Amino acid sequence: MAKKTVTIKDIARKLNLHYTTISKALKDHPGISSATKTLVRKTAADMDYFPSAPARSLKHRKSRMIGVIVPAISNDFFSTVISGIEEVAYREEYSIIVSQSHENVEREQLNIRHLLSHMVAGLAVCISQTTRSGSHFQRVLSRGIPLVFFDRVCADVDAGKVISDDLLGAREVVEHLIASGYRDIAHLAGPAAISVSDLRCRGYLQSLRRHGMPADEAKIVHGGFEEHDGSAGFKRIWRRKRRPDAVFAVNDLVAAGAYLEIRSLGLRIPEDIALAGFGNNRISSYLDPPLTTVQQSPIEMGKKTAEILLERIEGKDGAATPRTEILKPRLIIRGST
Amino acid sequence: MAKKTVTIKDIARKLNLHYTTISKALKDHPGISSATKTLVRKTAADMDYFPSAPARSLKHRKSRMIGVIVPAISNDFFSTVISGIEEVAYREEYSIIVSQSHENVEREQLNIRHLLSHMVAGLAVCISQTTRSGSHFQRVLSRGIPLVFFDRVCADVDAGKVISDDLLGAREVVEHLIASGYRDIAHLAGPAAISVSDLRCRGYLQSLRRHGMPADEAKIVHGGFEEHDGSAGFKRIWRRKRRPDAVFAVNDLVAAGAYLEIRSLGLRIPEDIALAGFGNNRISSYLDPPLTTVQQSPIEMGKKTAEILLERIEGKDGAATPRTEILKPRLIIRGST
DNA sequence: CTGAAAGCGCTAACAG
DNA sequence: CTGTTAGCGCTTTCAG
Repeated sequence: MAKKTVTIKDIARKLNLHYTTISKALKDHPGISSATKTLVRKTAADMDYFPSAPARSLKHRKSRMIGVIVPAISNDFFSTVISGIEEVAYREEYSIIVSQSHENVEREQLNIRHLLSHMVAGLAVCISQTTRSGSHFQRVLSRGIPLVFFDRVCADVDAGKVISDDLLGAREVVEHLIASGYRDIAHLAGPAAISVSDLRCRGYLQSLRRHGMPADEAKIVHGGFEEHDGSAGFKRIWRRKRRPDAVFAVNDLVAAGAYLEIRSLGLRIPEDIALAGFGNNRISSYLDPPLTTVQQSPIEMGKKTAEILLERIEGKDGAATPRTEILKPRLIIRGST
Repeated sequence: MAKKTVTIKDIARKLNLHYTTISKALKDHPGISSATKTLVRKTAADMDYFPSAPARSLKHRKSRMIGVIVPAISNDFFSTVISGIEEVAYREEYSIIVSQSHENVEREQLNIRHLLSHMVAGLAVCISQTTRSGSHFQRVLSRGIPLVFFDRVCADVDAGKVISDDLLGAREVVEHLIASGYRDIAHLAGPAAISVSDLRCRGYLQSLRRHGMPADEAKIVHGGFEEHDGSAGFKRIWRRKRRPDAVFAVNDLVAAGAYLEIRSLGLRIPEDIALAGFGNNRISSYLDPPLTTVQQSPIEMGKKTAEILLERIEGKDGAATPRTEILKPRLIIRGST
């Protein structure tokens, strides 16, 4: 058993041709009679031949795989981005090899090593929360491997970037809250060191200032991106002397955590406290009232990431300055505000 | 620029040794002085050497990658399973290469070809809804590549299998509904050809029969696995002359779709209609009242899948009959019933 | 138009 | 203990 894989040599033997001729015929090399070309192609198909990717990778010093690193594959947003990347990669006959950093720089660095050892043609990365320096990414670039960040980017690395307009999205939410008459808006912020949460926080502050409202750290609670951060964060906010009349959370999961806490305190939304999130996660439409939030485009983000990456891999962009693509967010107003 | 990757030859040159000596030293081959071993290892680390995966794959005719095929990466359940697979694979120094079938057999077959061309060491697959025959999987096995199905399995293929006890889970839900006094329980079923939905449907029917309740197709509406299937399905059910007092949906997403429809009809849960799902998706706890459902263990499923696969890859199971692992589900009773 | 030779980076069997 | 040789499957350059 364990049927041998068929190689160009097997085809050559069968056809009494040299195996290099087969190689050329299969890739439509000029200087092979079209008669043999068709013959070879037919036989190859009959024998269920497919080329060995490792052999090609070894020869070219580059595989047709693109490496993807995310903090966690099971995260809704990231898995959707990955799906978009796969979609485009598949179309261009690339495969994706996926790894997770678990928000840990050391693991991120190891992932990079593994991916480089596989000779990936390019790298799509969403950095971990603990990533401070971009030196491990510089090393990737200095090896000539194209790199594109998505969602969370490394500011000091000169790579491609695909992000949502988080600043704008946050401003739109907060403008909407202000327009709706809320006057004391708190913010459940994410980690200050992450581009995404930093921008959302800055958008929040900008909008407050623009309307002459006090914009200070007293109204901000920093936490993570998870549900429990929302519950814990809201608890802290509600304990303060001066309670807000609205809360803007860094994402929908955090908002959902706050929602649970608000419910268990017996408060009404939006009468006692308005609530807004970010990301338009599926749960946001199931809260009662449904959550005002900002629509992101994870699929688009994945596709754009792959497209930019493949452009650079195939060298079609003339080694231009790495592109930065900013996806427009869309405010979704629902009952929670 | 584009720094060259360092190979064992580079190390050899630097140390005035033959490159095969380097190879042996690095893999702790007996018959190399421990002095050179340490020297080589140190130099390798200094030069930031890492082995070329394609070269090793070519030599061994087998890579350290495992191929994963799912219907859709962005699906909550699947992405969590993948995360579990990655977790175990990472521990054993394997990488995963992920592709999606989009519920399409042809694409599934193509994915398999691509993965085989990459010389994956093993394959973890959740089959598509349109997969009827398992011949493309037989071809994988006949090449000696270990294969493990998870969640949705191909009955006629003699591969490893990791599934939830869907029959039991469905029975527990329905028993619970009956015990709670519901007497006319409808079922929003999934595709009849898929093992998962078939088993849940059979569990449902078994429980009805066991309690002397009429168990017939009249109470079943077949659909897909998505939210809109739930809305559409519930609409059809509610149009019938005899309306049920409870609905059991094939999964939480379908239940959520039904939930929306129920709400828009102004019905109360569970007074007018009880609702139960399957899977313990995050949304289930946010419905109001929260959804009674069945806890599955996608992470566990992924880990087990990878473990069985790696056992077979490393040949530790003595080529025993492929294992089937059945994960116990757990009933979660909440306000919707 | 087809064949021959070399080499990508690594491993394994065999010599020295 | 270290070196030599050969070859994994494929592409590329150069001969025939």
